[in-house]
Amino acid sequence: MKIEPTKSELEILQVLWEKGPSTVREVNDFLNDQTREVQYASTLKLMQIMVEKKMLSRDETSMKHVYRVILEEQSTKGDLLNKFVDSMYKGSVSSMMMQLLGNKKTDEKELQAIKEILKKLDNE
Amino acid sequence: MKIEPTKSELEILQVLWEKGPSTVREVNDFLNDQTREVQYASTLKLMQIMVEKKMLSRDETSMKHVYRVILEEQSTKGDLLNKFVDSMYKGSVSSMMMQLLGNKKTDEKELQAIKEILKKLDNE
DNA sequence: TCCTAATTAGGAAATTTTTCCTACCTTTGC
DNA sequence: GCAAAGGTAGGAAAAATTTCCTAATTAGGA
Repeated sequence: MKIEPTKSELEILQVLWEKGPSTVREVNDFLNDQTREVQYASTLKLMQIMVEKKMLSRDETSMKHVYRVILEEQSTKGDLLNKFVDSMYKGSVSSMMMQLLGNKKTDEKELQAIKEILKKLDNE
Repeated sequence: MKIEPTKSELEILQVLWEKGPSTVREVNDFLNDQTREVQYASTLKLMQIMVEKKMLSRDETSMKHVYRVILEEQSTKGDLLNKFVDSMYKGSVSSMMMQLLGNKKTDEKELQAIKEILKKLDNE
């Protein structure tokens, strides 16, 4: 069971995960608004392909088809994340953390949140 | 200054980062050994392209050209990581951590290492 | 009803990425 | 010196991804 959404497919998944089941029009508007310029027909086509690939399902009851994600958000993101850590940091999460924190881009609030997470883990 | 190595380019970068300056033969052998089967000519071509793109430099002194990475490992991986966090977790590192730790694939040793890192950050 | 606007479907084409055939050099061993 | 082995270069082709034109269909309003 392998999932490898392409870059564009991932953009669409993100929209659907965030906004829930939507029409092509809604997804396309969102992309143009938040992400990048893209033609309606392109978004449509891509979403049709994604249905074929079983990434999305489609409700054709009304003329405006409503698409929804089949791939579950958590597990899909988790898979992609694991793949990323494996290929970039040989699977070492702590190396990745080093990188992130060294990058100084991570702000104080984030650090606190992370510590909370770790603390919570300890109490289990 | 944008860097977006493709998937295959990234494979080669990883090899060169790990093994240091190498010939095509060395890189190709490594890939076939550790990663996947790939023809010599394919690796060669890709590395030539990467030179054109200024990702690699090449020492042509001897017949066996020696390639080395121009892209610095830390900053390049850092950029890719930031891009990943941004697109997948809206830039929230703590969300990503939640994901990782929830996945409970992360072992105890890793957790300890992460805590060490955080502790060290506090003392600065 | 009839015209207009919105939508889907089906290609086709453009781009990007990847693969590798083949010709030609250079080195090495006999 | 010459053949064999191992390199590089160039181009073509295959594969994967992305884009979008256009025809057909449907819904809605005048």
